[in-house]
Amino acid sequence: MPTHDRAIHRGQRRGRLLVQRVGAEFLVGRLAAGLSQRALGHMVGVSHTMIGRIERGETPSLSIELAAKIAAVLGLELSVGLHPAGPPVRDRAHLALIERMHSRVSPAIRWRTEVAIPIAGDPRSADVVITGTGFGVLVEAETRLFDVQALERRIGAKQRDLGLERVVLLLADTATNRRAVARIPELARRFPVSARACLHALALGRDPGGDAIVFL
DNA sequence: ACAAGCAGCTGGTCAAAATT
DNA sequence: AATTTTGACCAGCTGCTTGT
Repeated sequence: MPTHDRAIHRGQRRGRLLVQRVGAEFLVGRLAAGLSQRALGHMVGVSHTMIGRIERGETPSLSIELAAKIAAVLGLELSVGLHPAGPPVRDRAHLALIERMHSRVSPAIRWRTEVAIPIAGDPRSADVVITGTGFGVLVEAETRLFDVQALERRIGAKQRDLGLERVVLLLADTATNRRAVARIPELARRFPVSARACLHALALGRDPGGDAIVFL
């Protein structure tokens, strides 16, 4: 099964679990409020049948708006948020970017993609881990750069948890990405090795000697 | 006091209509 | 065509009234 299918199924299972959980909480809240399904349904504008189905977790398409309305009537507040829970589904451009880098690296060094963080229950993974004699490099690839500083923090945590000496921030060579990097002068100190020197070393199967930003 | 009858309310099921 | 939502209907439960 392709990666995106697995992610979709994971999301589907999560959605069903949340619908069942919130339904059970609505039931408890409704009983605590002393309301019947009909009364609650009347207040939020749906039939008592719908209320019953929602409470039993039988409405996989329960809208956030309706759930928030029910919660509000019951004196509750619905809270919805997003949290990191695994690698996002990568698109073709992202895979192509990684492949461009792969083609520049010596076949003598080990190239592994989607390397899981070796912490139980940790859903994160590294895009690529390069391992040569006496050095290891974390490669994180981005086709479109949004928040450089958040990315830097994320990479730093991965580098620490994977126990790797080096980091290569691999970016698609676009004007937007170059501008985003140019806006943060501190990045030059954080990634002191030039792209040319880094690629040259890796092509020879050697340690790049430091962290680098590579546009490809 | 107690049983029977009744009304009202509840939650579940199902066919049909509405929506996507 | 598939899915969602609705209203009608049903069975079960509870509380009130009435007759014994």
